[in-house]
Amino acid sequence: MNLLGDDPPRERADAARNREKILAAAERLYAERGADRVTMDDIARAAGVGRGTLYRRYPDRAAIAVALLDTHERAVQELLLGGPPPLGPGAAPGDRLCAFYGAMVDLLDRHVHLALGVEVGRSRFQTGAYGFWRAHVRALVVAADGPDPDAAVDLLLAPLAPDVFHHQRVVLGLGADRIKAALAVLANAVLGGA
Amino acid sequence: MNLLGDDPPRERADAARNREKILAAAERLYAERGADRVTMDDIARAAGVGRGTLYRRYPDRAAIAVALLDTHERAVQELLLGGPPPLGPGAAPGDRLCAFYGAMVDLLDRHVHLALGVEVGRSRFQTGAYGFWRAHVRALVVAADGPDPDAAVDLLLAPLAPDVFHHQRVVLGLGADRIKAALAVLANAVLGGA
DNA sequence: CGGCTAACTGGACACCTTGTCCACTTCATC
DNA sequence: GATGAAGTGGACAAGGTGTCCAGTTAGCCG
Repeated sequence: MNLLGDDPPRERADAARNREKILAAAERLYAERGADRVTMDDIARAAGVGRGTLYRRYPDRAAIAVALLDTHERAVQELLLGGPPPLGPGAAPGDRLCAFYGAMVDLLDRHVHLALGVEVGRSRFQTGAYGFWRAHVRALVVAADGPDPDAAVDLLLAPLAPDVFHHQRVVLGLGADRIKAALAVLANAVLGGA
Repeated sequence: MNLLGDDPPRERADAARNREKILAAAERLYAERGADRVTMDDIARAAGVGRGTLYRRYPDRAAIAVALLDTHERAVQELLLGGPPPLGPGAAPGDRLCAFYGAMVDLLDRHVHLALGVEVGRSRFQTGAYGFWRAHVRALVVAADGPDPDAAVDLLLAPLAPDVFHHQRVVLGLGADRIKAALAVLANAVLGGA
């Protein structure tokens, strides 16, 4: 969403420097306290910039969290498109969904703070990343000849909602492995033998 | 949560009258605008009471939405416990989960505004209602000999998250029937032949 | 190198919402 | 109808958001 390369006016040096400072400060604050314990003012002060500078680039806290997650999500997205099976192309749909679930649990496990931060303003469905996951899983459902992919895909993505993961992992204290295993059962049940 | 019957000091007449006015006004406002377009002040003014009166009974907006949903949810809960199969006891786990999904979609379809309103303060996992759905679905998983019910149950409940439903129903424009059908496929895949 | 323009910066500002507090009122009981 | 407790309502302070604009700085061009 920010590396499209079609921006003739190059980013100014001071602006780039500040963007780095902002993202670094935000990542630190999000990790230290919870997602909703961080205000725009906190980030601005920690980054050593004014509030106006913050709002120029990021309309709200969610945008900052999205930008931070972007990097990590992109890595997974590339593996989905061109990595080795079963995450990448070449395996059965059920196995690929299973691998996708596993990768997403790993991602969530490392960045729950950020993922929860995305959900402050309005839900995750509007982010570009969700669109990507949606297209991927939809293709898997189609490949497995599952019924009504358009309705099924959001249901299959629902268990990966950050708040669900947070509840299982932190509140209930389940291990990442147990969550992965349970998701694997789900994946195989829906796309495995269908 | 409010009908426990162990309150020796009976509710005073004026308090009861105001509770009615508050709930009526809140339900109307939640329906008119979205869940997050309603402030405590709006409710107080619409109900013709002061802010202090509101906060005496309900610590935040979420509490009001919970109280409103409570009535409707209780009806479903009673059907789950003692109604005719497949919603009530006596049918196969897969069929019961399927019926449960259907009933929940109907509930959400009528009261999305309230369901979304519950999610403002902090997530739905802490409400008593979620505990009930959780216990119910967990029992179904156990009855079907599914693996690791404690991990599976929240995954099976995730597709019923109000924001997921809202996205499917309102944003994507899917019919309730399609959502029910997709959930039925899910239910049968996981608990059907297991 | 010096000036020009547009982008960038930062903090003051006004607005809105929340939640608390307390003097006053109303109810239920005796 | 007097009394005490529960209930009421609005003023208040605190905190966060997003906007705005005067001043600054980077990149470019003559």
